[in-house]
Amino acid sequence: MSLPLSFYARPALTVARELLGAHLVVDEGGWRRVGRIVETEAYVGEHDLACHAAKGRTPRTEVLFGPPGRAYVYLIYGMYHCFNVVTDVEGVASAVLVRAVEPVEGLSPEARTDGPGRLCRALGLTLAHNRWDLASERLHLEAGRAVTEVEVERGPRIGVDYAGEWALEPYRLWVRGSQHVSRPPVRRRRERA
DNA sequence: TTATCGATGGTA
DNA sequence: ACCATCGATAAA
Repeated sequence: MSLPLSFYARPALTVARELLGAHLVVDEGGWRRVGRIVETEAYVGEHDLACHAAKGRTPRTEVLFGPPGRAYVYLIYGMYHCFNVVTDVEGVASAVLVRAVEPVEGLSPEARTDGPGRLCRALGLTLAHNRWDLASERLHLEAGRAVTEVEVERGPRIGVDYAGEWALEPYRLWVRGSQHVSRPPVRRRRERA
């Protein structure tokens, strides 16, 4: 069962929290792949200088200003893609970047799905999916194994140093202890056999 | 282990 | 010119 529109029609930070544990489903080409979300980042609106919408309405950012529950996918550094979920009410240009998932179905357990670029590569998400309605059969989210409050860890967003003070806001959320988070907070010691 | 560097193309 | 990244390589 797909998550309802009401799930997305909330502030980005709330959605970023609630997306932890949810399943991202891409079912195309006779191949269903599912990842459980373990890391997200909230981009809260036009006033958020880290948010692409801070540049105003452009062909690229238009989807952010539109209704919630749509995909915002963009190309970064010419070779990777980043997948976002558009949040909040129409007119509020906010979104949640999915930064990491853990393989659940249709992917090798060894597949690298840590990092926004790697997870898009693993799931086959490209610009072709930009602006898709997330109620789609082929691309949507479902409830997954829930993440409890004590498992939620927070910190500053990655790679947004250009955003000044906004780069310091703790809008990055991840599942404590997950082996699939893109940048673990503490360098854990090398596992021993 | 951390640090640096460059690939590569849409967007403005 | 810039970039919500990644992987290869170098340095330590």
